[in-house]
Amino acid sequence: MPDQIIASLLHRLCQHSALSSREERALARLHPRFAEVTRGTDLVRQGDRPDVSIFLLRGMLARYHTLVEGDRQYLALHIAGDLPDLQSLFLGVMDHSLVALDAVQIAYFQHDQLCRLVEEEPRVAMALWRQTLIDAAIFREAITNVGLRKPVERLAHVLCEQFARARAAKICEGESCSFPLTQTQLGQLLAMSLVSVSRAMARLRRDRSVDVRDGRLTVLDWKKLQARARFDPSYLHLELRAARGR
Amino acid sequence: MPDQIIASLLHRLCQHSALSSREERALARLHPRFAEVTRGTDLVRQGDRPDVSIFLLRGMLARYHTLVEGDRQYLALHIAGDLPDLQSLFLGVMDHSLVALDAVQIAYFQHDQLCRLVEEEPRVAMALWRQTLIDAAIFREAITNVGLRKPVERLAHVLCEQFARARAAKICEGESCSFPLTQTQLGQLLAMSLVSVSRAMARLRRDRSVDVRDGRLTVLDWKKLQARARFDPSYLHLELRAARGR
DNA sequence: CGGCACGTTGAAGTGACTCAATTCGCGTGG
DNA sequence: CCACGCGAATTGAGTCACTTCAACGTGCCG
Repeated sequence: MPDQIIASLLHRLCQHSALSSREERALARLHPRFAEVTRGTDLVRQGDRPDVSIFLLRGMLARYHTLVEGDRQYLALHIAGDLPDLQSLFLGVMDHSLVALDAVQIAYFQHDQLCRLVEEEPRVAMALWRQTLIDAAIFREAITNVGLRKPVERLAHVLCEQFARARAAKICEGESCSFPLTQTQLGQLLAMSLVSVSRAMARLRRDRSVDVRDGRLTVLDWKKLQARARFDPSYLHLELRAARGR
Repeated sequence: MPDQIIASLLHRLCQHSALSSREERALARLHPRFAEVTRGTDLVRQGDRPDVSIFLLRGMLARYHTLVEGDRQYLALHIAGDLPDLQSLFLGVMDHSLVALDAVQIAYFQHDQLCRLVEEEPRVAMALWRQTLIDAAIFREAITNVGLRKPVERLAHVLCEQFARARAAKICEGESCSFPLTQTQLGQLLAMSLVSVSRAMARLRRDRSVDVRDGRLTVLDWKKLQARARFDPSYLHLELRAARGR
């Protein structure tokens, strides 16, 4: 199992960063711990000081902020291959929480091991760093999404983003991928009410561009969906994967 | 002048990360290029592939997205000591632009020099990485700000954030700091109309919690402002500075 | 003096929100 | 077996906060 985990991580990092066999071996010296958690479980909470970082093997996680009043804002969605709280390696205190959106499988990497790794293997450090930079680019796009786009466009945009990322992660099945969010959660991600989400969704369905049901997202007409969202995937920096680093 | 620049950079990094004299010397081997640019100048544009990263010495910069329709969304503000496009070191293509909000002084660091530096000096790499992670935390808070908070609260929140950061950067004068944004720009930062900004500002002024005029922000009653914004500075990760890294 | 950028204020319009009722599917338990 | 409760989604109706539109004031600069 640990070998499997390391192989997945290596695969992910190699999509954008070139790593030598020396660095592969260094990765293989890590000792991840495997775990499964159920839908709705908080993996880390705002205010925690984790001593591990999570590598998501299967399922979907979300980061979120909670205000004192209890309102929730989802910040990002994470799929297999992501490292959703890698930043906790260098930022002691969690400024947000991490929750499982369905049944997930994860691996824990000890911070002290990661720290040693990045100190000894600069190329690995650069690969992990790059990963967090892509996360940041996605955060930026989220600001624009809630700030500038209208409800239907906004919904279409996240759906585009998720599908594009799922495809890059090779976890699509044909034209569909897992998407376990309820409309309430979607509302808290997109800063719109449940009712608006429902109507926007109906609109996209009626246009026959996309369908979301039973926890799956199915793209009916990618061109149409992309046009509706004005989705430009460059911020996902997937081209790095093709180019294999700089 | 270059020495001055390196000293500033070192100072900033040392606020959250411990660096030895060896690493100091490595930093000193960099050859920054100095430049001044006027208000409104774009330093980098969406789509560019910069081969330098910017260190902001004086003044204020902003990152922004532009949609095809031309609408603009400001993503982040940057003050002296920030490295507003450090991510371009590892993400080839810029997914956003960078503009000067007033007359600014900057230093350019060549990517190839930075690359060599982070490859040879892991502690420096970690310090720079941490810097980008703090930026990401600020992006996350921006999502919540536009997504969840009401206009007055939202405005109060950015003002709190900017003042707190200015104070940490030691560029306050008493209870005031530079804040050169027009209300139109504030609107594009906060995803609200110019009119709403004006009214929200009037409200805060009337409450005697803060005043913004002539490009300066003056805090009249920090407690009141902070309460209004429900501002919790932990996401700025300033405590790292006190603790000097992990 | 005129033009322009910026900010303020009033008034009108509207899009998204809240509230509410209904349906559907699912699991539990009488 | 069916009744019931619950979570989720849909749909209609009314309200309201923020937007847009517009007029005006102010300060600055050519």
